[in-house]
Amino acid sequence: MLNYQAPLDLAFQALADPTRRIMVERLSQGPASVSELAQPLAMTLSAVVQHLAVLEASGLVRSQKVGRVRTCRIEPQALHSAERWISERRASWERRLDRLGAFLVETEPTTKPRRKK
Amino acid sequence: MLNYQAPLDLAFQALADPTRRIMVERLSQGPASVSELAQPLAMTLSAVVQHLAVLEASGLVRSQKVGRVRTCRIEPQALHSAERWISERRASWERRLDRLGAFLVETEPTTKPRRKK
DNA sequence: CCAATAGTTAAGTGTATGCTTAACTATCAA
DNA sequence: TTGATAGTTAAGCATACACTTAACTATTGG
Repeated sequence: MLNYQAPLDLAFQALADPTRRIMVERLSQGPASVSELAQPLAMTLSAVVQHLAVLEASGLVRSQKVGRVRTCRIEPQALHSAERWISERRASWERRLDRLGAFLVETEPTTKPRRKK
Repeated sequence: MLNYQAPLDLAFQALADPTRRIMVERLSQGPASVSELAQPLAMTLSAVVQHLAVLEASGLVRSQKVGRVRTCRIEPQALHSAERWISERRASWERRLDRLGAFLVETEPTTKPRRKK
């Protein structure tokens, strides 16, 4: 196992957990406190704080504490990096399919292969 | 921990590992055999086969065996699902920022807040 | 047939992850 | 000042993950 944690590892790792995706989903509607994030989740506040730490380490979420409440918000840039990695791979593959398609059309212009006599 | 593995869990989990991202990257250039996938990786073939199993379980990769070689290819649909989940959250957040911006402009048309006398 | 190639499978190992409980700190409100 | 609120931190535990080695099966070229 590689031990260096590239930004993308952290982002995808963070998104792999359903609880954390729920938290991100909530935050995409607007900022929230830790307790608000915890409210729909069937686990202790402590566990939620730990999930939040993972999200912050990944750069997907940022937070600041004012008085005794910590307000969390989404960091769209990190989301964007992950999104871009995927879309680039997909685009690369789809370009390849296009070239392949073009090649086939060029090689064999008829829809059905002609029967050899 | 939830135990039911939704498709997105599997996809993001699969992408969280740098080795598997290298494999996906390779496959985005075109199909490859297991050995070809293993070639740039500093680990045993056995480990690569296990990574491949994760990728297949996630739906990101599909493979078929002909003779003794297994040919792997990318499954763009699964990539697309992960991509869409991210882009939807990001879009939701960005729409919110836009509305907020519009609200602020509407409320306070001047660039600088006017000093109260 | 036989050796090399390509991959598979099982078992074991160390580390990481997702929780819990419990004890604690800081802020706010009456 | 005191009690409730909001969050933090440490320790412990069970399970999951990323490997390894080793023994194995199937295919193919000579």
